Amino acid sequence: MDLTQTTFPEQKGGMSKTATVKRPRRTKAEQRAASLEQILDAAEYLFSKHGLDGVTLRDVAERVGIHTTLLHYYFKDKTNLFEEVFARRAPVTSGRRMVALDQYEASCGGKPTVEGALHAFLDTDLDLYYQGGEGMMNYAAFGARASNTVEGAVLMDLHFDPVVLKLVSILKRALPDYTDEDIFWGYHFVTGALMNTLANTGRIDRLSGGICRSSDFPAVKKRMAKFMAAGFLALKHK
Amino acid sequence: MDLTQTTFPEQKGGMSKTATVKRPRRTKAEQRAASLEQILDAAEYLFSKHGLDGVTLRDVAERVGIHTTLLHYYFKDKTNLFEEVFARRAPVTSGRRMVALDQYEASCGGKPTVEGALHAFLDTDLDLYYQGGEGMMNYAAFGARASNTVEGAVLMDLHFDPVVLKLVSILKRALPDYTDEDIFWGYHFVTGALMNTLANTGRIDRLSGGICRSSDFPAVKKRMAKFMAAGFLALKHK
DNA sequence: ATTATCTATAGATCTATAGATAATGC
DNA sequence: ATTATCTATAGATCTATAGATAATGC
Repeated sequence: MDLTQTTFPEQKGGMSKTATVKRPRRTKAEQRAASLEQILDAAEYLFSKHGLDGVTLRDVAERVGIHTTLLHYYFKDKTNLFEEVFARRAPVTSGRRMVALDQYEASCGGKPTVEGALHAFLDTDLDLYYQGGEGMMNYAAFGARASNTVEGAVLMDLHFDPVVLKLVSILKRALPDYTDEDIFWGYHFVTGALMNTLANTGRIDRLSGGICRSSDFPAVKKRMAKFMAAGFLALKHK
Repeated sequence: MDLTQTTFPEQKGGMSKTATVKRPRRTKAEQRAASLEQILDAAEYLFSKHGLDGVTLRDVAERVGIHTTLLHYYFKDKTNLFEEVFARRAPVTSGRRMVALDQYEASCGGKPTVEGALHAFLDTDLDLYYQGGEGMMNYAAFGARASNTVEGAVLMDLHFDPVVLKLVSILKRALPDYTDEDIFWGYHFVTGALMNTLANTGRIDRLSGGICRSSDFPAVKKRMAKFMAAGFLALKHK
């Protein structure tokens, strides 16, 4: 089966019958890229719903429409596939937030505020997921699910420590009389609330009787930076 | 094998050799209770580390020192075992917080505050886990891990909606001009931060270079209600 | 007489590898 | 000539059930 057929449907019926020279097929590099993308998409979706151990390689293969053994051709094993799903989009979210934090730092006239830093950090990410389509929403849930596990937390270290430490450094400048301990615990609260949002489980929908919706990231964005900034400020010691 | 032997070691060498009447063995009810407890303890530990699908019934049986098939005698299937682990301690945490909220309501002179309600809700729970020994800490991580999954969120609905709605009702009285939407989103942030704490993954330890420790619930207790209360107050509309 | 525990086992599934075939590359 | 994909299959596990044995109950 040629995976590119399903990936690029415009090729299906688009060729003129009178053409003497057939349109060239995908190069191997293109085929490889397309297959990898489809596999990662399917794995991302399934892992986000069921976790590493709740998904079999057969599940992934069936969703893509390939044989299970092809997964071993592209990935060492299931854990490696999971790590690659994590790694694929991590630079996107990390990079965008890093840029937003840099821009905020450059524009704040040397006087960063907690709320300003959190807007850059949080709003950027919430927008990315919400506006990035289904794949990004799946990645959000995938990462959130992983974040509450020990192995997932280690992947968080690997991919997100730089952005988070960048945020922390700005928070320290905004709160010069704070201890590092207070700032790290504050971040701990922020990321917990963020992960609970990204997990998108539907709980707040039912709890609130439909007033809130788990997938309503704009509603979270409207409140979160303000809420968390006030929390930080309340930790001030006498 | 008599499971009660390992559960109650005081019986092992405690009998006088001159006794003519042997000390009676455990009753069946006691044996059943002891076996159930050991199975639930082992399952709770393993599920907290690896999740529902990351644990096999053999893993649980081996940890207890029984045959896998005995698990089917006590539990319908693995999912049922998982649910029973969830259900065993849910009334403890729910009940204690309900009492704390009732007491706070009775003692606040009709003028509840957000911070007061959150202290009752959060501090009670953090104390319960931290002071409740290894089993309670395992349950905390077990529940937190479940909370970021769709199936786990449904169990949360089942067991914790009443306490949470009680908290929400007090918050509404403390914030009479707030919309329900703001209050529910505020709760959403609170529970995310709490779950991130209970998950106890070790991430904040590494991120902070050892300044904070994941298992330091007292440090969280010292900051959390104050932090979150200020967050709620910052959501006030003009 | 009833309940707790174990033995034996069926049937399904899962991961991973070896090696064949089909497509592109040059 | 190389790379992408598939066929065939080994070996290990896993869940669940039927039925036997051992312990308590009365």
